[in-house]
Amino acid sequence: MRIVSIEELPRHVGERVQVNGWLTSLRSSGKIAFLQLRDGSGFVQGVLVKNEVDEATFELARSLAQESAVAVTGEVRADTRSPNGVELGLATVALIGRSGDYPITPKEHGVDFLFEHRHLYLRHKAPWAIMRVRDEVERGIHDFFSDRGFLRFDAPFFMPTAVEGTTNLFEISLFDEGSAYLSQSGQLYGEAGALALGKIYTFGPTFRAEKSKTRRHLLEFWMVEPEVAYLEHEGNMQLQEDMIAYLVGRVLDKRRAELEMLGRDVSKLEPSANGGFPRITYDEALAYLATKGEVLQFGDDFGAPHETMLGERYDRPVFVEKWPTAAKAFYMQPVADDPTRVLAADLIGPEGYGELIGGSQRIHDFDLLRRRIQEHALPEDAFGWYLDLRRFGSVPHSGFGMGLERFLAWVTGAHHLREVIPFPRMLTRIYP
RNA sequence: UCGGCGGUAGCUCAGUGGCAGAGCGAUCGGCUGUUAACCGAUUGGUCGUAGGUUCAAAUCCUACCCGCCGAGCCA
Repeated sequence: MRIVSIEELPRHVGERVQVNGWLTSLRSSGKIAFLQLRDGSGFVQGVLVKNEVDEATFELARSLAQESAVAVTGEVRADTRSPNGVELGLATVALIGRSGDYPITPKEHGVDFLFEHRHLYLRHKAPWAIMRVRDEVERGIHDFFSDRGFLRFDAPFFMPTAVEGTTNLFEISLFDEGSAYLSQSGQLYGEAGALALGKIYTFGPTFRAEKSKTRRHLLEFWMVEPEVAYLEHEGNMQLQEDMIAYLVGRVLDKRRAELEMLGRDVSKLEPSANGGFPRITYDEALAYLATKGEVLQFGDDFGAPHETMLGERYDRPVFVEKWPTAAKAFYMQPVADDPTRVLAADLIGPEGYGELIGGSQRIHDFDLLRRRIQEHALPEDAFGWYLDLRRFGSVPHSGFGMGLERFLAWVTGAHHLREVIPFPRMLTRIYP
C-alpha cells in the first residue's frame, strides 16, 4: 500500500492509499463515523461506514480519543464539500499510539493555557499554518541573499561585551574567565565578515534582557543581519525594500492558503510585494506627528503609538531616515553635511506592527569611530578588533537587522509575537 | 519598573455577605453526511496563598504570589 501525505492526496483521486497521522476529532453515529485526520502536511476527513468494514474496525474507530496516532487506508475521493477537495473513504484503521484526556479541546482556551501546552498546541491549525509561513520566510531569506551573491556568515552568540550599550544583556559565567553576554546582535562580527567576504548575512537567535511585557517583544528572537562592503545608505534602503518585497511576494505565492486559513486579509499585503516604499526623513516624521497632535522634540525617539501612526499612513512599509545622532547607536555614519544626523533608517510596517528593520551606514573613519566609542563610555580595549576593521583598508559599508518574528507577525496577522515562534521565551514563559 | 484588569470544576466563565453554579470536555447510551454535530444520562471543586472582620466570607479588609493588557526600551 502506498503511503501518501495528505498534502499530496488531490493527486491520487481514485487510488487506495495509506495515510499515517493523528486523529484531531471524531464525530460518529451508530452507522457512520467521521475522522478528522492530520499528518503534519495537511488535514483531511476520513469517512467510515459501518456496513462497509468489519465490526472490530468500526468499534475501534469510534473509541479513538483525540490525538490518537493512527495509520489508515482508504480510497481518495473527490468531494466538493472538503476544503482541499478530497476525502478518504476508509477501509482500515490501525491504532499506532493511544491518547486520552487530551487537554486542548475544540473549544475556546485562554492564551496562558495554550502556551502552557505549546508542545501540543503546535499541532493545531493556526500554529500549523504560521509555522509553514515561517519556514517559507526562512527559506526565502536564504534564497534572496544567495541569489544576490551573499554568503551566510555565522556570528558567535557568546559576546565579550555589549554591541549597543551595556544594559539589556543576559550575563553568563565563563568559569574563571569572568562574564560573557548572550548576543543581542551579530552586526559587529558581520562587519568583519563583509570586509572579508564582500556581502554576507548573519541569521540566528538573539537575546534581549528587556523587561518588556508587550506583544511586540520576546527575550529570544531571530534576526537576519546583512552587511555589505562598499554599500552606502541609499543602496542599503533599496536592499531592504527588495528583500521585504521578495519575501511578501513569496509568501503570497507559496503560502496563500495558510494565510487564508489564518483569516489574513491578503489584499493588505499585496502592495508591499511591489516595492515602492515611501521614504521620509526624521524631520518630516516629526512634522507629520505634530499635525496629529503628537509634539516631539528633535532628538526624541518614537514611541510605539507614534510608530503605529506613521505606519498606518501608508499601504506598505515606510522608511524613516536621517535620525538625530544622539538618538542612535555609536557606530552610525553622520550625514555628510550635518553631524547632528546619521545615515540610519528604520522601516516601519503598516497596520500597527511597528519597526520591522533598523539599519544604517557604518562609520568607516578610524578617528571618528574611536571618538564615538569614547563618547559612549564603551570599553575601548574590547573594541580593538572592531577598530582594526577601520585601520586596515576601511571602506564605506552598510547593513541592517530584521526581526524575523516582527515580520512574520505582520505577514500572518498574528496578534502577538509569541504566536510566530515555536517556543516563545518571555518574562513569564520559559516552559515548555 | 510603572499603570489598568484578572485568578471559582480539565477548559471558558457566571456567582458581590446566607446550600458551590452553567456551558464545553471526559465517561456511558442513541442517531447513516457530520463540520466547534445533535439528543439523554453520569462525572467533576485547596473559590490563587496567608491572615483579619462577621453568627456566617468565593463575596468585605490587609499583605503577598501568579497571569493578561499597555507604557518605557527595542527588532
